Parts: sequence; C-alpha cells; structure tokens
Amino acid sequence: MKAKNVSIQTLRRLPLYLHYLKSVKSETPTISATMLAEALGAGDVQVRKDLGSVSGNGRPKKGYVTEELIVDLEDYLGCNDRTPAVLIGAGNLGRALLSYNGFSDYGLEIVAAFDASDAVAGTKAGDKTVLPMSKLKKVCEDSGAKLGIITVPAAGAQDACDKLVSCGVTAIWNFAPTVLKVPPEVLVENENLASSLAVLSKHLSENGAAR
Amino acid sequence: MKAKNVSIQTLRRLPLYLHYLKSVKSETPTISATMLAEALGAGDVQVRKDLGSVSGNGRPKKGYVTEELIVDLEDYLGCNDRTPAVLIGAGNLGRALLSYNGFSDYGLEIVAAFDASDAVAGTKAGDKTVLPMSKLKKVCEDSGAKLGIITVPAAGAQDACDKLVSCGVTAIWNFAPTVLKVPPEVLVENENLASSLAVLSKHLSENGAAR
DNA sequence: TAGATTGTTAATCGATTAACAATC
DNA sequence: TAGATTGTTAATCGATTAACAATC
Repeated sequence: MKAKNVSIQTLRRLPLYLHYLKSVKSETPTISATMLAEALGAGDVQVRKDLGSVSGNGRPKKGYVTEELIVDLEDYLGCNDRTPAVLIGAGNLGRALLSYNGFSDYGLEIVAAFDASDAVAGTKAGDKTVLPMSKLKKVCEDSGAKLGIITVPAAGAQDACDKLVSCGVTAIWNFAPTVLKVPPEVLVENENLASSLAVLSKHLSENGAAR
Repeated sequence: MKAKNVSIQTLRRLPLYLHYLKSVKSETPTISATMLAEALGAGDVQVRKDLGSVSGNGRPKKGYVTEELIVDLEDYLGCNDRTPAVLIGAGNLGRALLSYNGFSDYGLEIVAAFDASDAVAGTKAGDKTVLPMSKLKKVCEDSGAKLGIITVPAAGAQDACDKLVSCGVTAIWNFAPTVLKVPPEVLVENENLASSLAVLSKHLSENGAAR
C-alpha cells in the first residue's frame, strides 16, 4: 500500500516476484519471503526488504497472502494502468517484440509500428500494419503514447530517437547498440545485448575449459 | 595490457566504448577519456578509470591512440576468440537473434538453432536449418559450444536449461521471463525485458503527464 | 506460551565520485 | 616550462547483508 524509497535494483526485481507468484497462486494461497527467495534463488533478507517496501501486508508466522501480494505488486508496477507505446523499426527484433504478448501483463500496449523504409511500411507485423514515419506524430497524439521503442539498426537510432522526442515521448526503450542523446527529462533504458554478452564471455574465458 | 580488478559494471560498459571507438576511428586517431565521456554521456572520471583498468596505454596530454585502445578492448573482451553457442527456441525472438549479425563483432557464433516442436524443426531460420532437440548433444560436442541461448516461452525454459547443462554448457543467456535453477558452476545472464519495462513505466507514471 | 516470520536499524560491501600526484 | 591529461589514493554514496526487536 505505502511505497517507501524503492531502489532501482529493487524495482527491477519486482516483476520477477510478480511473475513467479502468478504462476503458483492457485496451489500456494500464502507464501513467506523465505519461500519466495528459495524459489527464485535469491537471499531471503533481500526479498523481505523488497516486498516490505511495496506491500507491508505480511503477517508474522504466516507470511503473505499470495493474492494480496500480487495485487500490491501490480498496483505498484502500474500493471493495470494502460501504457500505450509506439515502436520504430519493424525488422526481426521489432516483429519479435510486437508478437510477444507477455507485455500486456505489465500494461504495455504497442499501439503501432513504424519503419523508415518504404518497402517495409505497409507490410504486416503480427496483427498490425507497419506505418510510414510520416504518421508518427498523429499516432502519438491520438494514442497519448509517451513511450517509444527503438528497434532499428544502430545507424538510424539517433534519428528515430529525435523523432520520438519531438512527438512528446518521454521514455525510450532502446534496443540499438548506441548511446542516444536526449534532453534531460527523457529517460532512456538501454537493452544492451553486447553488455550481457561481455559478462557471459568473461565467465567462459575464465572458468570454462577453453574449447 | 594488464587487467586489474574490473568490476562487473565496468565490464558492461566496455562494449559501449568499443562500439563508439570503432565508429569514429577513421576521423579520430587519438581520443581522451574526457572526449569519450562527452560522446557517451558518461562521467569523465568513470571512463578514465574503466579504460585504465583494461588498457593503461593512455598518455598524459595526448590521451589514447584510438586504434591501440580498440585492440586493448577487443583483447580484454575476447572479441577475437571465437565463442560458439547454441540457441534453443526458433520463435520470433530466436530468429531475430539468429539473423542479427552484430554479435560477430564480439566473437559470438551461433552454430545451430534447436526447437522442441517438430513443426518448427526442419524449417529455415536465417541461413540455418532448425534442428530437433535430439541433435543437441552431438552439436555441442562437435562444436565445443559452452554457451547456450534460451529463447523459448517461459514454460519450457527450465527444461531447455537442463538439457543445455547436461550437454556441458556453462553459461546461459536467458531471454525467458523465468528464474532458472542451475548448478553453481553455471552462469545465467537474464535478459529481463520486464525489469526494463518496470523502470520505464515508473518514470512515466512519476514524471509523465499521465495520458 | 513458543516459534516462525516480519520489518527495522546498524554494519558491510562494492561502486562511483572527488581530490591529487605523476608525466608527457 | 606550463598545461593538459592520465592514473591513483581517499571520500562518498548506494545497495546488500546481518543483527535484532516486534508480532501474530
């Protein structure tokens, strides 16, 4: 109910808790932080603190009522608030995101996809028709989309970003391997595959029996 | 040349530096940490420390020779060491990763794609034919793949993971929204889209003019 | 009551930032 | 030499972990 200072790291873990809780709610009417930590391979103290900061409806001895905890997490994460978004770049990755329906659990609705290439605009992507960039402004205004998703190649990312910002978008989910320049009020979240790959490669070269 | 204690956060930033340096190396023969920080929107001290920990070939007043720094970063990140990998789950996302050729810059080579569904196995994904799971063991052995990429739906992720581990894989790149159970020697890197989305949504609900 | 579990307050750890000395 | 820039050492900040008091 209350929501104390939730660190960004905690915020990132909340969706994991929510996903797990939903998957077990039918057979687990009540759950303790310790059980949840066990299931997710995390520390029990960390989970307790994370849950405490967004719910606080845990009962000593009993733990949390699963259903209640799910509601508190959904409330905090705004899962029931519809978040309209536009996507630029209807290549493989863009199409993958469009056809992934797990996002609706978190309130995200990709209202339209755009592509700078005239060859791509007009084609189908999932159940949507890809629109030309000239329609971006109108769609953003009509839908109220404040979130933009960039799935174009690196070379076109800054351009796509600038267009989004000029259409009033204030949060950008960037899948292109580039650093974007934005005004201070715009938040960019980089989905950086190369970074993850670096972590994995390092592990392999250090621990893996090479080849 | 030397490689001091590189924090995991630093490790994640190195690919960004490398990518940027490659894009400007022709017109920028020499570059300072300050310039690099400016270009990437990071702090100059942070960049200096990051570079210092993997290169240390910077010269006062001059900065780094771009070409040399690229080589040092590539060496540290193992970009020239071929890292064979197998991918399980030839859906939209799996196909997107298969057809993305930016990974080769970091030495990653996806040697084969697999799918549990008989309907999918045998179809083409990019320039590769999707193989049935029964071939996984042999491909891992022949290719020496120690890295597994999971792009199946959440329900099948643990199963895919177990199979990979039993084939000797010691690093797993997980795109499924689930927490995987693995033996301690196996490293899992979760590409967690829901976490990123949570950060973006929070920003919107706090700062964005609602709707 | 006894015990399990919560939530809080304090201690530790790691990473970032700031200050400074070294050097071309 | 003077100045820019590096690299290092110390201080700060944030997040995690540990210890403990509260409570059903």
